[in-house]
Amino acid sequence: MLSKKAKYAIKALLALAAHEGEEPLRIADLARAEQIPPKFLEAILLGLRNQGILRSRKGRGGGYLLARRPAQIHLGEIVRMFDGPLAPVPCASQTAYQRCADCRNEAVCGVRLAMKEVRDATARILDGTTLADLRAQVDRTARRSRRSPRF
Amino acid sequence: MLSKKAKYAIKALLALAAHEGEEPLRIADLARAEQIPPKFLEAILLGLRNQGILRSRKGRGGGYLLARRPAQIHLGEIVRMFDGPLAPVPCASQTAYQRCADCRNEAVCGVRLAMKEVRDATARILDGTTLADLRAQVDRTARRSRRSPRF
DNA sequence: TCTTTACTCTATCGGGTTAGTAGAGTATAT
DNA sequence: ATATACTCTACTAACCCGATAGAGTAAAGA
Repeated sequence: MLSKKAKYAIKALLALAAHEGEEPLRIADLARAEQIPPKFLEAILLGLRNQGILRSRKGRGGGYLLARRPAQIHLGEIVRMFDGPLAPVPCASQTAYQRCADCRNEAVCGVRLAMKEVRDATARILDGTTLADLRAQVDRTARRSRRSPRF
Repeated sequence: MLSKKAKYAIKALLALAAHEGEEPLRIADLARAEQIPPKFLEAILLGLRNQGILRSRKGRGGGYLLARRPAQIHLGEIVRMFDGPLAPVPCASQTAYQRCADCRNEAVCGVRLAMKEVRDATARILDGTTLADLRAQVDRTARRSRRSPRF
Protein backbone atom coordinates (compact mmCIF):
# COMPACT_ATOMS: atom_id res chain seq x y z
CA MET A 1 0.00 0.00 0.00
CA LEU A 2 1.14 3.48 -0.84
CA SER A 3 0.86 5.70 2.24
CA LYS A 4 -1.16 8.89 2.09
CA LYS A 5 2.05 10.77 2.70
CA ALA A 6 3.65 9.40 -0.45
CA LYS A 7 0.47 9.89 -2.41
CA TYR A 8 0.03 13.49 -1.29
CA ALA A 9 3.71 14.13 -1.92
CA ILE A 10 3.47 13.01 -5.54
CA LYS A 11 0.32 15.05 -6.08
CA ALA A 12 1.90 18.15 -4.60
CA LEU A 13 5.10 17.69 -6.58
CA LEU A 14 3.14 17.32 -9.79
CA ALA A 15 1.35 20.57 -9.05
CA LEU A 16 4.69 22.23 -8.34
CA ALA A 17 6.12 20.83 -11.54
CA ALA A 18 3.29 22.41 -13.46
CA HIS A 19 4.34 25.72 -11.92
CA GLU A 20 8.00 25.50 -12.76
CA GLY A 21 9.81 28.79 -13.11
CA GLU A 22 6.97 30.78 -11.64
CA GLU A 23 6.28 32.07 -8.14
CA PRO A 24 6.43 29.69 -5.20
CA LEU A 25 3.22 27.95 -4.18
CA ARG A 26 1.87 28.34 -0.67
CA ILE A 27 1.01 25.34 1.51
CA ALA A 28 -2.54 26.59 1.94
CA ASP A 29 -3.17 26.98 -1.79
CA LEU A 30 -1.60 23.66 -2.61
CA ALA A 31 -3.66 22.00 0.11
CA ARG A 32 -6.89 23.45 -1.22
CA ALA A 33 -6.11 22.60 -4.83
CA GLU A 34 -5.18 19.00 -4.09
CA GLN A 35 -7.65 18.36 -1.27
CA ILE A 36 -5.03 17.59 1.33
CA PRO A 37 -5.30 18.49 5.07
CA PRO A 38 -3.10 21.60 5.31
CA LYS A 39 -1.18 20.71 8.45
CA PHE A 40 -0.52 17.26 7.10
CA LEU A 41 0.72 18.62 3.82
CA GLU A 42 2.95 20.96 5.77
CA ALA A 43 4.81 18.04 7.34
CA ILE A 44 5.13 16.36 3.97
CA LEU A 45 6.54 19.39 2.19
CA LEU A 46 8.95 19.98 5.03
CA GLY A 47 10.22 16.45 4.62
CA LEU A 48 10.68 16.92 0.89
CA ARG A 49 12.57 20.11 1.57
CA ASN A 50 14.91 18.43 4.02
CA GLN A 51 15.55 15.77 1.38
CA GLY A 52 16.61 18.45 -1.07
CA ILE A 53 13.70 17.89 -3.40
CA LEU A 54 12.02 21.21 -2.59
CA ARG A 55 13.22 24.69 -1.74
CA SER A 56 11.21 27.12 0.34
CA ARG A 57 10.85 30.83 0.83
CA LYS A 58 9.52 32.35 4.02
CA GLY A 59 7.41 35.42 4.52
CA ARG A 60 5.18 37.31 2.14
CA GLY A 61 5.33 35.95 -1.38
CA GLY A 62 6.90 32.80 0.01
CA GLY A 63 6.05 29.15 -0.45
CA TYR A 64 7.59 26.06 -2.00
CA LEU A 65 9.39 25.42 -5.27
CA LEU A 66 11.07 22.42 -6.83
CA ALA A 67 14.77 22.32 -6.03
CA ARG A 68 15.50 20.44 -9.29
CA ARG A 69 14.06 20.11 -12.75
CA PRO A 70 11.05 17.75 -12.97
CA ALA A 71 13.11 15.46 -15.20
CA GLN A 72 15.56 14.99 -12.32
CA ILE A 73 12.99 13.86 -9.77
CA HIS A 74 12.17 10.16 -9.87
CA LEU A 75 9.08 8.61 -8.32
CA GLY A 76 11.20 5.92 -6.72
CA GLU A 77 13.00 8.49 -4.63
CA ILE A 78 9.74 9.90 -3.29
CA VAL A 79 8.12 6.58 -2.54
CA ARG A 80 11.22 5.26 -0.78
CA MET A 81 11.49 8.41 1.27
CA PHE A 82 8.02 8.07 2.76
CA ASP A 83 7.28 4.36 2.57
CA GLY A 84 10.72 2.78 2.76
CA PRO A 85 12.12 0.16 0.40
CA LEU A 86 10.11 -0.91 -2.64
CA ALA A 87 10.61 -4.63 -2.03
CA PRO A 88 7.69 -6.42 -0.36
CA VAL A 89 10.16 -8.20 1.94
CA PRO A 90 13.41 -6.79 3.33
CA CYS A 91 15.46 -9.72 2.04
CA ALA A 92 14.48 -8.82 -1.53
CA SER A 93 15.48 -5.19 -1.25
CA GLN A 94 18.32 -3.81 -3.32
CA THR A 95 18.70 -0.53 -1.45
CA ALA A 96 17.94 -1.75 2.08
CA TYR A 97 18.66 -5.44 2.18
CA GLN A 98 18.04 -7.21 5.47
CA ARG A 99 18.23 -10.89 6.14
CA CYS A 100 15.09 -12.36 7.69
CA ALA A 101 15.34 -14.17 10.99
CA ASP A 102 13.27 -17.16 9.97
CA CYS A 103 14.80 -18.52 6.76
CA ARG A 104 17.34 -21.24 6.90
CA ASN A 105 18.70 -20.95 3.40
CA GLU A 106 18.06 -17.76 1.55
CA ALA A 107 19.30 -19.17 -1.74
CA VAL A 108 16.35 -21.54 -1.92
CA CYS A 109 13.62 -19.32 -0.52
CA GLY A 110 10.67 -19.17 -2.86
CA VAL A 111 9.17 -16.12 -1.22
CA ARG A 112 12.36 -14.18 -1.72
CA LEU A 113 12.65 -15.30 -5.33
CA ALA A 114 9.13 -14.22 -6.25
CA MET A 115 9.34 -10.97 -4.30
CA LYS A 116 12.62 -10.09 -5.92
CA GLU A 117 10.85 -10.15 -9.24
CA VAL A 118 8.11 -7.93 -7.90
CA ARG A 119 10.58 -5.47 -6.49
CA ASP A 120 12.56 -5.39 -9.76
CA ALA A 121 9.45 -4.69 -11.79
CA THR A 122 8.34 -1.99 -9.37
CA ALA A 123 11.76 -0.38 -9.34
CA ARG A 124 11.92 -0.41 -13.12
CA ILE A 125 8.71 1.58 -13.22
CA LEU A 126 9.22 3.98 -10.32
CA ASP A 127 12.92 4.64 -10.85
CA GLY A 128 12.28 4.96 -14.55
CA THR A 129 9.57 7.57 -14.23
CA THR A 130 10.30 11.23 -13.45
CA LEU A 131 7.86 13.99 -12.64
CA ALA A 132 8.36 15.24 -16.18
CA ASP A 133 7.51 11.81 -17.61
CA LEU A 134 4.44 11.57 -15.47
CA ARG A 135 3.22 15.01 -16.47
CA ALA A 136 3.60 14.07 -20.10
CA GLN A 137 1.71 10.83 -19.55
CA VAL A 138 -1.09 12.64 -17.79
CA ASP A 139 -1.31 15.11 -20.65
CA ARG A 140 -1.52 12.33 -23.20
CA THR A 141 -4.19 10.55 -21.18
CA ALA A 142 -6.17 13.75 -20.79
CA ARG A 143 -6.11 14.40 -24.53
CA ARG A 144 -7.15 10.84 -25.24
CA SER A 145 -10.01 10.96 -22.74
CA ARG A 146 -11.28 14.20 -24.27
CA ARG A 147 -11.41 12.53 -27.67
CA SER A 148 -13.37 9.56 -26.30
CA PRO A 149 -14.96 10.64 -23.02
CA ARG A 150 -16.44 8.16 -20.59
CA PHE A 151 -19.58 10.14 -19.87
CA MET B 1 4.94 -4.75 2.36
CA LEU B 2 4.04 -8.41 2.35
CA SER B 3 2.45 -9.38 5.67
CA LYS B 4 3.92 -12.20 7.71
CA LYS B 5 0.70 -14.10 7.17
CA ALA B 6 1.11 -14.07 3.41
CA LYS B 7 4.78 -14.87 3.68
CA TYR B 8 4.22 -17.81 6.04
CA ALA B 9 1.35 -19.00 3.85
CA ILE B 10 3.54 -19.17 0.76
CA LYS B 11 6.30 -20.93 2.67
CA ALA B 12 3.89 -23.49 4.08
CA LEU B 13 2.24 -24.07 0.72
CA LEU B 14 5.61 -24.64 -0.90
CA ALA B 15 6.43 -27.22 1.71
CA LEU B 16 3.07 -28.88 1.14
CA ALA B 17 3.63 -28.82 -2.61
CA ALA B 18 6.90 -30.67 -2.10
CA HIS B 19 4.88 -33.33 -0.29
CA GLU B 20 2.22 -33.79 -2.92
CA GLY B 21 0.56 -37.19 -3.01
CA GLU B 22 2.02 -38.24 0.34
CA GLU B 23 0.66 -38.17 3.87
CA PRO B 24 -0.78 -34.94 5.28
CA LEU B 25 1.60 -32.63 7.13
CA ARG B 26 0.90 -31.64 10.71
CA ILE B 27 0.81 -28.00 11.82
CA ALA B 28 3.47 -28.64 14.42
CA ASP B 29 5.88 -30.22 11.95
CA LEU B 30 5.34 -27.55 9.34
CA ALA B 31 5.83 -24.86 11.96
CA ARG B 32 9.10 -26.36 13.08
CA ALA B 33 10.40 -26.88 9.57
CA GLU B 34 9.57 -23.36 8.42
CA GLN B 35 10.28 -21.54 11.68
CA ILE B 36 6.77 -20.22 12.11
CA PRO B 37 5.00 -19.74 15.50
CA PRO B 38 2.71 -22.78 15.61
CA LYS B 39 -0.48 -21.11 16.77
CA PHE B 40 -0.01 -18.39 14.20
CA LEU B 41 0.50 -20.93 11.45
CA GLU B 42 -2.62 -22.69 12.64
CA ALA B 43 -4.74 -19.62 11.90
CA ILE B 44 -3.11 -19.21 8.51
CA LEU B 45 -3.68 -22.80 7.44
CA LEU B 46 -7.27 -22.62 8.62
CA GLY B 47 -7.78 -19.61 6.42
CA LEU B 48 -6.28 -21.38 3.44
CA ARG B 49 -8.55 -24.31 4.10
CA ASN B 50 -11.65 -22.14 4.22
CA GLN B 51 -10.57 -20.64 0.89
CA GLY B 52 -10.45 -24.08 -0.64
CA ILE B 53 -6.72 -24.06 -1.14
CA LEU B 54 -6.04 -26.71 1.50
CA ARG B 55 -7.83 -29.81 2.74
CA SER B 56 -7.46 -31.13 6.26
CA ARG B 57 -7.78 -34.41 8.12
CA LYS B 58 -8.47 -34.56 11.83
CA GLY B 59 -7.27 -37.04 14.40
CA ARG B 60 -4.31 -39.37 14.34
CA GLY B 61 -2.48 -39.33 11.04
CA GLY B 62 -4.21 -36.07 10.22
CA GLY B 63 -2.88 -32.75 9.02
CA TYR B 64 -3.05 -30.57 5.94
CA LEU B 65 -2.83 -31.28 2.23
CA LEU B 66 -3.16 -29.19 -0.92
CA ALA B 67 -6.70 -29.22 -2.25
CA ARG B 68 -5.46 -28.64 -5.82
CA ARG B 69 -2.41 -29.37 -7.90
CA PRO B 70 0.47 -26.93 -7.34
CA ALA B 71 0.10 -25.79 -10.94
CA GLN B 72 -3.43 -24.59 -10.11
CA ILE B 73 -2.44 -22.40 -7.18
CA HIS B 74 -1.33 -18.89 -8.11
CA LEU B 75 0.65 -16.60 -5.83
CA GLY B 76 -1.72 -13.75 -6.61
CA GLU B 77 -4.59 -15.62 -5.01
CA ILE B 78 -2.66 -16.13 -1.81
CA VAL B 79 -1.33 -12.60 -1.53
CA ARG B 80 -4.76 -11.10 -2.21
CA MET B 81 -6.36 -13.36 0.35
CA PHE B 82 -4.15 -12.17 3.18
CA ASP B 83 -3.07 -8.68 2.13
CA GLY B 84 -5.90 -7.51 -0.06
CA PRO B 85 -5.61 -6.01 -3.53
CA LEU B 86 -2.22 -5.86 -5.24
CA ALA B 87 -2.60 -2.23 -6.32
CA PRO B 88 -0.78 0.32 -4.14
CA VAL B 89 -3.89 2.53 -4.24
CA PRO B 90 -7.52 1.38 -4.34
CA CYS B 91 -8.29 3.46 -7.44
CA ALA B 92 -5.71 1.47 -9.40
CA SER B 93 -7.08 -1.92 -8.42
CA GLN B 94 -8.55 -4.22 -11.02
CA THR B 95 -10.18 -6.65 -8.62
CA ALA B 96 -11.24 -4.21 -5.91
CA TYR B 97 -11.53 -0.80 -7.48
CA GLN B 98 -12.50 2.06 -5.21
CA ARG B 99 -12.65 5.71 -6.06
CA CYS B 100 -10.64 7.94 -3.74
CA ALA B 101 -12.36 10.76 -1.92
CA ASP B 102 -9.76 13.37 -2.67
CA CYS B 103 -9.27 13.38 -6.44
CA ARG B 104 -11.21 15.73 -8.60
CA ASN B 105 -10.60 14.10 -11.97
CA GLU B 106 -9.42 10.53 -11.97
CA ALA B 107 -8.63 10.58 -15.67
CA VAL B 108 -5.78 13.01 -15.11
CA CYS B 109 -4.43 11.71 -11.81
CA GLY B 110 -0.72 11.04 -12.08
CA VAL B 111 -0.61 8.92 -8.96
CA ARG B 112 -3.26 6.62 -10.34
CA LEU B 113 -1.53 6.37 -13.68
CA ALA B 114 1.83 5.39 -12.22
CA MET B 115 0.33 3.03 -9.66
CA LYS B 116 -1.72 1.31 -12.32
CA GLU B 117 1.51 0.38 -14.02
CA VAL B 118 2.92 -0.94 -10.78
CA ARG B 119 -0.18 -2.98 -10.11
CA ASP B 120 -0.17 -4.40 -13.64
CA ALA B 121 3.46 -5.45 -13.39
CA THR B 122 2.88 -7.00 -9.97
CA ALA B 123 -0.21 -8.83 -11.16
CA ARG B 124 1.62 -10.15 -14.22
CA ILE B 125 4.18 -11.71 -11.92
CA LEU B 126 2.03 -12.99 -9.08
CA ASP B 127 -0.91 -14.17 -11.18
CA GLY B 128 1.51 -15.68 -13.64
CA THR B 129 3.38 -17.74 -11.08
CA THR B 130 2.01 -20.94 -9.59
CA LEU B 131 3.38 -22.98 -6.72
CA ALA B 132 4.66 -25.42 -9.32
CA ASP B 133 6.47 -22.64 -11.20
CA LEU B 134 7.99 -21.35 -8.01
CA ARG B 135 9.20 -24.79 -6.98
CA ALA B 136 10.86 -25.21 -10.33
CA GLN B 137 12.50 -21.81 -10.06
CA VAL B 138 13.77 -22.58 -6.60
CA ASP B 139 15.21 -25.85 -7.86
CA ARG B 140 16.99 -24.13 -10.72
CA THR B 141 18.38 -21.50 -8.38
CA ALA B 142 19.55 -24.14 -5.94
CA ARG B 143 21.38 -26.07 -8.66
CA ARG B 144 22.98 -22.89 -9.91
CA SER B 145 24.10 -21.86 -6.44
CA ARG B 146 25.65 -25.28 -5.84
CA ARG B 147 27.71 -24.91 -9.01
CA SER B 148 28.96 -21.48 -7.95
CA PRO B 149 28.45 -21.20 -4.21
CA ARG B 150 28.68 -17.90 -2.38
CA PHE B 151 30.83 -19.19 0.47
C1' DT C 1 11.16 49.07 13.47
C1' DC C 2 6.77 46.96 13.63
C1' DT C 3 3.60 43.92 11.62
C1' DT C 4 2.11 40.50 8.70
C1' DT C 5 3.00 36.52 6.19
C1' DA C 6 4.34 31.94 5.82
C1' DC C 7 7.46 28.31 6.67
C1' DT C 8 9.74 25.28 10.82
C1' DC C 9 9.61 22.04 14.27
C1' DT C 10 8.22 19.27 18.24
C1' DA C 11 4.77 16.96 20.58
C1' DT C 12 0.75 14.57 20.86
C1' DC C 13 -3.24 11.53 19.97
C1' DG C 14 -6.98 8.39 18.55
C1' DG C 15 -7.83 4.56 15.98
C1' DG C 16 -6.72 0.78 13.34
C1' DT C 17 -3.82 -3.06 12.07
C1' DT C 18 -0.45 -6.75 12.81
C1' DA C 19 1.70 -10.49 14.99
C1' DG C 20 1.11 -13.56 18.23
C1' DT C 21 -1.20 -16.26 22.36
C1' DA C 22 -4.73 -18.83 25.16
C1' DG C 23 -7.96 -22.08 25.68
C1' DA C 24 -12.10 -24.54 25.10
C1' DG C 25 -14.35 -27.41 21.58
C1' DT C 26 -14.87 -31.06 17.88
C1' DA C 27 -13.91 -34.85 14.74
C1' DT C 28 -11.35 -39.15 13.78
C1' DA C 29 -8.46 -43.26 13.97
C1' DT C 30 -6.94 -46.96 16.69
C1' DA D 1 -12.17 -44.92 25.42
C1' DT D 2 -8.56 -42.18 24.42
C1' DA D 3 -5.08 -39.87 22.28
C1' DT D 4 -4.44 -37.11 18.32
C1' DA D 5 -4.86 -33.09 15.75
C1' DC D 6 -7.65 -29.76 13.56
C1' DT D 7 -11.47 -25.75 14.60
C1' DC D 8 -12.86 -21.56 16.36
C1' DT D 9 -13.42 -17.45 19.28
C1' DA D 10 -11.40 -14.14 21.97
C1' DC D 11 -7.88 -11.49 23.46
C1' DT D 12 -3.61 -8.50 23.84
C1' DA D 13 0.63 -5.87 23.33
C1' DA D 14 3.04 -3.21 20.16
C1' DC D 15 3.27 -0.53 16.43
C1' DC D 16 2.12 2.68 12.75
C1' DC D 17 -0.75 5.96 10.26
C1' DG D 18 -3.22 10.04 9.49
C1' DA D 19 -4.05 14.10 11.46
C1' DT D 20 -3.86 18.22 14.69
C1' DA D 21 -2.05 21.84 17.99
C1' DG D 22 0.81 25.33 19.00
C1' DA D 23 4.94 27.77 19.83
C1' DG D 24 8.88 29.45 17.20
C1' DT D 25 11.61 31.66 13.36
C1' DA D 26 12.70 34.08 9.11
C1' DA D 27 11.64 37.47 5.60
C1' DA D 28 9.30 41.21 3.29
C1' DG D 29 6.85 45.45 3.26
C1' DA D 30 4.97 49.72 5.35
